[in-house]
Amino acid sequence: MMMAMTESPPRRGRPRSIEVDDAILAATLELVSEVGISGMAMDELAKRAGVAKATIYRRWSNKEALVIEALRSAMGPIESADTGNLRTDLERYLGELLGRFDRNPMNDVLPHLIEAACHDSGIQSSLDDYVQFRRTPLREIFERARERGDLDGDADIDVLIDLTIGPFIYRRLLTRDTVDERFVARLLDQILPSR
Amino acid sequence: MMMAMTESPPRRGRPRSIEVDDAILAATLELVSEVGISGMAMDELAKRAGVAKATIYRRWSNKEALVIEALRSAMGPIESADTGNLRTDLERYLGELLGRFDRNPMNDVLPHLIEAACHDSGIQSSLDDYVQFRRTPLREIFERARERGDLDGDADIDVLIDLTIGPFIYRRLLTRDTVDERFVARLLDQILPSR
Amino acid sequence: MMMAMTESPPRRGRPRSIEVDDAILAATLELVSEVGISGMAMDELAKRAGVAKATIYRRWSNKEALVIEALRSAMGPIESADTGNLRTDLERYLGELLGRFDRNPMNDVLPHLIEAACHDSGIQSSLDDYVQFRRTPLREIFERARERGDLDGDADIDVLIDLTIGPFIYRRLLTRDTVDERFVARLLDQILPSR
Amino acid sequence: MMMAMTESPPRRGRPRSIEVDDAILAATLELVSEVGISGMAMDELAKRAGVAKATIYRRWSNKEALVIEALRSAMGPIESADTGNLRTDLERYLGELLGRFDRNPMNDVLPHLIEAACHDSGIQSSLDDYVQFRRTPLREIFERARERGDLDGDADIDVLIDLTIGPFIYRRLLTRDTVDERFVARLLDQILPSR
DNA sequence: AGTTAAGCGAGACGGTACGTCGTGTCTTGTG
DNA sequence: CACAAGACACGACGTACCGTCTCGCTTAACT
Repeated sequence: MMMAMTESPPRRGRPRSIEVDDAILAATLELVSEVGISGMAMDELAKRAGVAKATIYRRWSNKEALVIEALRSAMGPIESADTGNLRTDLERYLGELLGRFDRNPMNDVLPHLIEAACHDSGIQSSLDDYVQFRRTPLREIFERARERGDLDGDADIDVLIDLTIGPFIYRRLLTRDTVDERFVARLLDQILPSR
Repeated sequence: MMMAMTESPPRRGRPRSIEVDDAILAATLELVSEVGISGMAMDELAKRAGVAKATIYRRWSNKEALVIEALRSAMGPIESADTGNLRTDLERYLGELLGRFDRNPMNDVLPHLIEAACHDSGIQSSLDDYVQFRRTPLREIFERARERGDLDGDADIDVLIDLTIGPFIYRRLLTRDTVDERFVARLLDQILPSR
Repeated sequence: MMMAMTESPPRRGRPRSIEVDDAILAATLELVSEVGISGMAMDELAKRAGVAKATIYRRWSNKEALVIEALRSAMGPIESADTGNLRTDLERYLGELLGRFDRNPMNDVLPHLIEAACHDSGIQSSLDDYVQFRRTPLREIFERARERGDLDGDADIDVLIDLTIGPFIYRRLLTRDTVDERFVARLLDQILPSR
Repeated sequence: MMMAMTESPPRRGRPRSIEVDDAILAATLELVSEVGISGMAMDELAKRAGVAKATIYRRWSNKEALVIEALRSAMGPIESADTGNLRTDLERYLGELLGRFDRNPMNDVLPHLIEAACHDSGIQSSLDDYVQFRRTPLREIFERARERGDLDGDADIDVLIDLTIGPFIYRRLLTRDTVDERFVARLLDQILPSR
């Protein structure tokens, strides 16, 4: 990684301003959380960010691409801490995920992105990345547990992950029931081997 | 004329045509499945249904309200057949649900509706209705199982339902992994007490 | 064609109500004077008149036909009183015309009718009737004056009429200058032979 | 750089395209003459002009405001040539006015504008401008004649103008009698002092 | 120091859909 | 049949948003 292998394209002319990037992403998160994605107008966004619309489109090819990056920028990776205990690991991970959801306007962002992904394969793959990005720590947790013997050798880890995340998504998007630590506990009670 | 439980509001003026309702709903389903919700233009819809735009807006206040009703009209209830066995009941119900998903353009409809529900409380409650409508048969299945003794008396039925539907939603909307009978089997293997 | 001068069409069923005619015409004049012709909606008119829209269209084939009749009903003929003096005759006639204009919402009715007449020959001929209807008394006045010798034998009566009415129309429709008795006097000073 | 009487407002953003203005005005005249004002649809106009509807509405607040400007753009000023003779001056001016009327789709434009002016004060004042714009040359002609002594010192010039234009308007809009050089001659025979 | 290429704010632009309104016709039930 | 009520087809309206474009200015890096 030494030497800056990220090739330096002969960079001529005025370089892009980083403050501008930040201002746009910040304004995006702000606006999305206020009015939802479809309620967010690019004109309004530009005004809020103190930026020209063309400046936005120079960086992102469209609204969804912008939103998805704003989202990812706001939601860093979640480490899968290894406490040596499957249930504790899951509690930590899900607790952290919960906090992210609560602090971010995920509610109506996800649905919009999902729909956008239907007709735009770029968004499609960004969303796929994001999804995998959330599954990976869980997979690590479950695999560690299997190695430890806390889980059967033939445990269906993919389905376990689905069972862990699925109800979260379902509640956030559809039932809008509370998703809190109490719910995490009830969920794990069902999924994990009783003893 | 006895009973007359549906009071007859003295009905003045030309009554709304039922054919028109049907034509609109049918055209909506057709169009949505072809081009998605956001790709469906109300002008085009009106033309397809052989109906004036004003006639549509006389019945539904906006696009989403229409789509959600079209959806519900297309998706009748799913009976929870009582086979006397929890796993079989669930297999039947989920198998049927699977078929509905496949035959209907649910994929990008749900996300759109979920987002629309964020700023429109009418759509909100319609969606809530729909969600409960899908939960009820599962609740019946689980309660029957509990009475039968196939499930612990203190089983957390709400969470069991979340565990049953959640992964479906998650896969359809986010991972886009296959959702078939094989998956149903793996899911049930995890959820249900081994024996 | 002899006898039965008002032919009686075999008249079956419920006869048309005269109150309805009156209510419609009255409401028309009221509305037109408030919001102008193009601002008058037939739905609103029906509501004001306490009448169904179909009832209006049963009597008049369209909005303009209705308006033109409302107008004519409001503006009876103007007699050309014979005072034995040309100037006095004209003063009387124009004074009366003035009063009619002031009491009626002629201002924006005429322009609308004129335009409507461009694409509807029925309105065209109704308007023609109305125009002639206003010219006739003037023609009588001028012809009497000619017989009396107050006007040259070869006086161009058509143009004299144009000169009498034209400025009225021009001022009402375009300049919106005041049109009062003072103006009538100045007009006649120019048109009539000084002595 | 001396003088610089037209201050340059620091001009930000992309300037409005003059070609667009021209295209819109041209298409407006074309369409109006084909189908009349009320027959002209803004969608069709936009298509003809090769322009977006929003671009039209950025310049004119509504249909009438556009039409009136199209009209003014099409009808340049008429110079009041000074031939040293009142009658000849008037003949020239009216002859020219006649030509303009014939070459332009004035017929149903004026009535529509007059009505529109009733509820829109912007159109009102535009129309006023236009009216004055047509009166000015006549005023000059009559004033020159008065200075020359061809007209009494106390001649009522305002009324003379009304007498000159009024019959034109009246004939075009209401009687639809021919308005040609012959008519101009008869008109002037009546208005002007015989010798 | 001057040149050059790109970034940038502002806002015009083409396109497309939206939801509303107005006209004149049609369809009920009631007199 | 007339009538009130109101649904209906048609078609125009003016607005909103998206993503692109053109201005004139600014900001570095390369001569």
